[in-house]
Amino acid sequence: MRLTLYTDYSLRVLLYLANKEDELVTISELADFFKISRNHLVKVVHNLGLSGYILTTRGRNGGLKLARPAKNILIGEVVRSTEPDFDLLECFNPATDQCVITRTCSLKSVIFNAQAAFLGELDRYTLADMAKAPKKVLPAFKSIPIVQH
Amino acid sequence: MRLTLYTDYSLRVLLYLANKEDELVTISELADFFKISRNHLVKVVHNLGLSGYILTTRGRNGGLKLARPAKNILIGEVVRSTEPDFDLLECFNPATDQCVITRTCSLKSVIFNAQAAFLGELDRYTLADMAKAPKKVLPAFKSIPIVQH
DNA sequence: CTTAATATATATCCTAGATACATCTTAAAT
DNA sequence: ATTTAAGATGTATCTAGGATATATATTAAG
Repeated sequence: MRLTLYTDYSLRVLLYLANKEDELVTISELADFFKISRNHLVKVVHNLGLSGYILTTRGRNGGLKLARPAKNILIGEVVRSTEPDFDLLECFNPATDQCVITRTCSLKSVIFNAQAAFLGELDRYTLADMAKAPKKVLPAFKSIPIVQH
Repeated sequence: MRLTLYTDYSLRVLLYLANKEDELVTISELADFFKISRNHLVKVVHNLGLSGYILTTRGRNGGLKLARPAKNILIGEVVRSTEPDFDLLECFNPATDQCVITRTCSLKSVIFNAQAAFLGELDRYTLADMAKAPKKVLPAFKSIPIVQH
């Protein structure tokens, strides 16, 4: 279970912009700060623009800033728009589903509800929550209770 | 956001075994029924055995069956043990984390809590729930509210 | 009209998931 | 004892997609 690095970068960019309030920030500044490939960030920024999260101005003295107040941007909303898909099981995509028990299987709805719980939890927080109170909004989480092999 | 096909297959196998009660089932039978590569299923079954979910008997008249009652097997538990990792963000794996804001960033805990909500939701259901009442345990879920590009 | 910035398209690298194949081990049936 | 049907195990290959690089176009301030 993973999110793409793409989503990760998108969140970092938005977080940075939220901290800068309305200042214009350039992609180069972001690349330097995060030590991330500028080329990769270009795509991230471009799509954040298409999704309406940021405003970009070209040319000299151009740059990026949030298109809306950070407190109106839900974390879940960002993740929904940056992840390429949410096909947790084969049956989640009817166009490609080949599973022979889809018709009667109830796993789909269980997993779907879990996904909804995941996104719902993310929707409890805004970008402003993340920007303003680093490591304070939430109780520290315990060590990961996941058993792996 | 995805689970691996591997996890998907694991759940299907367990579901099948749960429906067969204590009957012995062969890998070939599973491969035929699900129309899945037998070779791939071999690995899935092998690991389900290692994880203690199933008992396997070799040789003629051999086969698989659940190692414990289906009602004692939580869906979340299965997913936790079949997914190779849960590294939703780069910072989730301290060994490889390169993110420069990990120290102060609160995104990690938010995403972590969402993941906990995901697995927690799955832990509300057992394999027996899935096997016994196909498409009845849960309210039908609405069309997916995810905005994609 | 130059320059510094973003916009956009294309191409390549690389990892890991999905799959195939070959061999070994076990144990029941004869 | 031998055969045979089953799982166990290791290795190899295919392939998609995520990550990255490169090149060029476009914009607008100065």
